[in-house]
Amino acid sequence: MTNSKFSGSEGAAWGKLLNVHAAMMRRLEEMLQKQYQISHGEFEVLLRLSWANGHRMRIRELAEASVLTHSGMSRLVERLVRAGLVGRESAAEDGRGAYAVLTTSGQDRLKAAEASNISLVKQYFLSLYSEPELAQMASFWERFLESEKKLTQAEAAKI
Amino acid sequence: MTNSKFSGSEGAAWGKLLNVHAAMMRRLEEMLQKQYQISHGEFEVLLRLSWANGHRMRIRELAEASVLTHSGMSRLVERLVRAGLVGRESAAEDGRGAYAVLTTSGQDRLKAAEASNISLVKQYFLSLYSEPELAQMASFWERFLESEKKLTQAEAAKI
DNA sequence: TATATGTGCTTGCGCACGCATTGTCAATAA
DNA sequence: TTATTGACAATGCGTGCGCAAGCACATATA
Repeated sequence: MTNSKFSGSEGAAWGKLLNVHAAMMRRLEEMLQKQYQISHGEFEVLLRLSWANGHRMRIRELAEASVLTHSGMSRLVERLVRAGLVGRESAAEDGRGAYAVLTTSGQDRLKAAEASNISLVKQYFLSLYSEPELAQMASFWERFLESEKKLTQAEAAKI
Repeated sequence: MTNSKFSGSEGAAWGKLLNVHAAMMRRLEEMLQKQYQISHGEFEVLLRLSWANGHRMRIRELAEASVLTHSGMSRLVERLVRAGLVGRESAAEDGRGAYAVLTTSGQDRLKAAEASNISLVKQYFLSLYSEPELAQMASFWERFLESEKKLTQAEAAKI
């Protein structure tokens, strides 16, 4: 059983990570909302669509790749459709399914928002660190995500 | 002007940070909700109160220390009051103000939840890293938070 | 003191979310 | 073929949030 107290570095490594995340998300969300009238969640969906084959993904795929449930994603896509950034197409190969497809307007909006996003992250976060430091950070995260993946798989197998 | 593309380490250092945060928060929130019937936000408020002098803080202080607005914090405290974890006292020195005060029941619940929280963070995250690595992470975050503090102050001065 | 302005908290409203349910269709088995 | 089971997306409902407005009180100004 792990002790129920953090050591000094432990508390800082975890606690301050929360603060860093909160501060950056505040800045990003404010910028995306003010300049591009989209939330960070909507931005991420547009981004994923832009990466996808044919700029299209199923609602289910989008939901699984995000924090949202199916219903949340269904409504998020609906908002993007209303905003003209995404089109909805029912799936030819599966009558139940629906695709979200990036529109030209969506591509344009995303392109601009993505540039601002990257620029903001660089300006406030990345610029504070050297290239080797960033590589080390990345390797820290990679270690966690690998471990997390194994644990999730083990849990799934149990059920 | 910073380039509108991430270098390899840059994209990973930032993008995977988001994934790490999301994965940990999912685990923490699930545990807190299932075992202690509180959200992570509520947990943080209880924690802050336990640190505070006399186990009491003003609603405004709590809001400023968190992600929430005043109105959001007003309602969060209301929920904690209904759950019996926190009491509400109007401020003697300022007729407008109100204190949230940790109750005995709140202290007990917090104590248990905090132990579980720490244990979970250690188990899934901290245990993956050596003490020097954690110290380095902490120093990375410290660097960001210092920079962020200065920038926020500069912005505030401008307005 | 009297008036104007500011501050702390609460509340009405609208929005986004999750959960549970429903309708539609696909895949499998009898 | 027909029935069963499961999967995908949409929707009713409840909840938590931010914004803006309101109320009560404090502070500054004349």
